[in-house]
Amino acid sequence: MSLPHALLTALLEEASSGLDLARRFDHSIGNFWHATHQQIYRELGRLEEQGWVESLPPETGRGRKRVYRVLPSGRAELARWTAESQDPKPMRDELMLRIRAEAAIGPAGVSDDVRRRLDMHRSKLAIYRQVEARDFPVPPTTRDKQLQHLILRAGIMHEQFWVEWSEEALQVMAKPA
Amino acid sequence: MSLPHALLTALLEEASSGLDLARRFDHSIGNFWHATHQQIYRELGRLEEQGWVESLPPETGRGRKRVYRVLPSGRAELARWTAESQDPKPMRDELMLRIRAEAAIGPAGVSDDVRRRLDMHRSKLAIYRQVEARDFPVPPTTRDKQLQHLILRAGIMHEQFWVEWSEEALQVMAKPA
DNA sequence: ACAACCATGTAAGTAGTTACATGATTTA
DNA sequence: TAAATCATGTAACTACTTACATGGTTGT
Repeated sequence: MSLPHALLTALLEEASSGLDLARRFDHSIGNFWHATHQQIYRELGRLEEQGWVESLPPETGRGRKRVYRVLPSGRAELARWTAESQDPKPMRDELMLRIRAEAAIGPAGVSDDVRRRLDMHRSKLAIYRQVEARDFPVPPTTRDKQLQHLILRAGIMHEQFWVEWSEEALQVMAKPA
Repeated sequence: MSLPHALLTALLEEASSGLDLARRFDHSIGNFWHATHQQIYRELGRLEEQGWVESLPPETGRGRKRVYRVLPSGRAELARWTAESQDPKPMRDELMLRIRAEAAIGPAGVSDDVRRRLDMHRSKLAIYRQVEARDFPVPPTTRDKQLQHLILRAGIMHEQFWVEWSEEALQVMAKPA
């Protein structure tokens, strides 16, 4: 159950409406926790039922902006959840399944897709590096900036890993047909 | 929709019962696609309905072993799916959320968990390297061995990535309290 | 007034998880 | 013959996805 706590964090950083949150989940937060606006609206409703957030303005039906703000009990719940230890989930990647399938049934054109993915990982890596150069030109000194940098570092190293693996894979797969 | 195709591949490699498959999903396949026995039994039923696999023996109720085998149409479906191109899913990791939460609300003991994870990633890396030394002492020459090696390489590089990141993270987080 | 967009929502379906149930076979 | 374990399954639930609906605001 991570999405509610992702939302609490985002709302602590800045009180927002559902659509604002959806937009933030499309870039920064969404780089390591994706969510659609449907999920977000539903979850905001639950957070409000729980008494962890309040929504300020209209109450008057649809189409009007509702800004949510975290209440003290929500902050406490977030602290509780953050301190819980959790095991890392094993890698889960369809591409590995497809390669194993190709090993079983013979050539199926997976290497074309590896090439495509290599390009995608390279672009994302370039973007992350730009962000790093812009936001962290020198090593940050405050705790929260250091932590934000760590998260970005994970993204960078993740993309590097896939770029390296894809290059290795292409060398193997791109043998003379 | 990956699990059915993971099962087709596993059954092509070797005709198996549900429990055999569950056991294989606990080590080799499960390293990149986890599944419980409940999922597997349900999915085997669907594969049989579709006419992609057949189950051989008993038909006589519960508690008896049913061995499944892939039919030609199942093999064709697997080939079709394998050739489909698919985008990589972005990283999704609760730990990043918890670090971001800690940046927002102050120290919550996440670094203890990073240390724990570092140990886990190191052990898994050691295991993968043993498997590599055992199964691929020299670069494989047949296509399917090469592909199997590539999958293992992804696992190794994935664990390396997390080990490196965790070490970096601990250096930052383990500052004097 | 109409189009385009902003904002919130409903409905239906799929995938995965957790807890439990039950029949068959082995072994002490 | 009772306990342990093998093997298959049911039921209920949660998270996520996809498609669509509807009201409000802004610009021409």
